[in-house]
Order: sequence, then C-alpha cells, then structure tokens
Amino acid sequence: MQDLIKATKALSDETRLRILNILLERECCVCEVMQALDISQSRASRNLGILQDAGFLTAKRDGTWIVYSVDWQTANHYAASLAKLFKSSPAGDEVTAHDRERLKKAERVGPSCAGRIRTGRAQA
Amino acid sequence: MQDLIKATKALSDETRLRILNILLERECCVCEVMQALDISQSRASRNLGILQDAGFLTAKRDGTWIVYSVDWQTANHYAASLAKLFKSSPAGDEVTAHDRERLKKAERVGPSCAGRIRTGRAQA
DNA sequence: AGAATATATGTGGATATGCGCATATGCTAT
DNA sequence: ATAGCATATGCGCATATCCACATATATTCT
Repeated sequence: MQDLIKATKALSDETRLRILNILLERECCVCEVMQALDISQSRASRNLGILQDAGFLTAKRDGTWIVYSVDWQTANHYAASLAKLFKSSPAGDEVTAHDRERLKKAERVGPSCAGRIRTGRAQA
Repeated sequence: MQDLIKATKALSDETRLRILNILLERECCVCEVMQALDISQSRASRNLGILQDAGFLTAKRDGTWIVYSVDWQTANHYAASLAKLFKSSPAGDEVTAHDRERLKKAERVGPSCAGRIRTGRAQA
C-alpha cells in the first residue's frame, strides 16, 4: 500500500505532472526541465528527486549533467502503471502543451545561461 | 490535468485507500466504514466525501443511511482507471486484509452503537 | 411537533508540503 | 589546485492537509 501512496502522492502535484509530461517526450537534464517549465533550479531538482524516489524516474550522469528519464523497469510497479496511464491519456491541457513547445527549444546549457529563466522575484 | 491531480491526491492517503479497498468488496454506509476501519465518524465521513468529490464514489440515500459505492461511470475517467488499477493489483497489505475481515462483521447499525468504535482518546 | 439516529461540517491544532534563497557538492578543464 | 558550471540540499516561510471535538442537518418514528 505504501508504494501506491508514494506513487500517487508524487503525481498529485501540478509541477511534477508537468515534469512527467515532458519526460514522456524525451529524457532531460535538470536545466532543460527548468527551461521547458520555466521554473527555478531548486524547484526542478527537488521535484525530479521526488519523482525519482517514488519510482517514476531514473537518473544517469552525463558529464556535468544529470539526465532524468522515465523508468519503465521501476521496482514500484504502481509507478509504471500510473506513468503508462498518463501516457495513454495525456492531459489535453494548455499548460502541458506550452511546456512541450518550450521543450523543443530547450538546450543543455545550464541554469546560469539566464535571462530565459524567470526566477521567483523576476530576473535581475 | 486537474482531474488527474484531484484523483491522485484523493488516493494518496492511507485512510482513503483503505476505504476504497473495502468499497471494492461491497457498498457501505458510513457507519460500516467506521467499523471496518475502526475510525471515527467524522474521519470516515470526510474521507468518503473527498473520494466522492474526486469521482471515485457515488452516494445514494437509503432511509437514514447514506450508502457509498465505487462509481464506475464517473465523469473523472482518471478515477475509474485508478480504481481499476487498484482493484487489479490490490495491496497485499496486513492492514487492508484486517479491514476486509472486520467488514464481514460490520452491520448497518450506526455510530452510536458504540463500544466497538475506538475514538481518538479511547472509549468512555 | 419532538425524540432518536445517521451523516455532514465548522473549528482549532499538529504536522506535512511546496517554494525561494543561499549554500554545498560534484564534475570538468585549465 | 583552482575556477566554473550543473545539480543537490539546508533553511525558513506560507499554505495545505488531516484529525478530533463539538455541533448542525436530515430522516424516521411516535
């Protein structure tokens, strides 16, 4: 039961659903997630960590980058089922569509390549 | 997306998973849920309401009782999918098994038929 | 109408969650 | 070793969640 609680709790958040949405398109490093969703670095990192802990994602290192992708071989079979469900009936949402659009332009350039990332209190 | 958030949030709680677990066995009124899970009246009622609001349950009145059951025709198709998923791969849990045992002895007698319901600060 | 029963809900308190900010860690290249 | 970039994490704050308790609402029966 705890596996299911962990998986559903991880998915019951808009930020994390948006992340899963773009990772179903393709694997991403943290800075690409930041760009696609237009969110801060700590927010991206933390929510990626939560999704990983719940069994949705795996992370691999590629140089300085950490690349996250959907883990279809996860130990938490509930997570795989939920990811599958979401993939098969995606949110026809405006937000997620916008995220996917920005994802196309996202590059593996890192968070300090600022100007394009809007932080909490606007950009300096 | 909001439907999915609502559905997963509703399921990401042990009490509500336990409720769904017994309602997958058979429909129940509030007092039967109290008995099966050994929880307080307000706790049972509130969590039933949350599950209903998320689209998992329907309620029908039967005299003084309100009878809840799993809504397979729900407008929130995510809820139906999740309920189906849970039904097809139930938690082999000790807690849920115990709940199902108590459910067999649960009767439509109401919360005031006390002594068997352990309230928060023990029974008077 | 009034009493009794079943369920819903307002309220307050303890705990959990999500975020930004600042900083720490880890890798790479010089 | 040092610098620079990418990511992770400690911390504090605002808000959300969950519960018990008390009370309100709705139905039935007399």
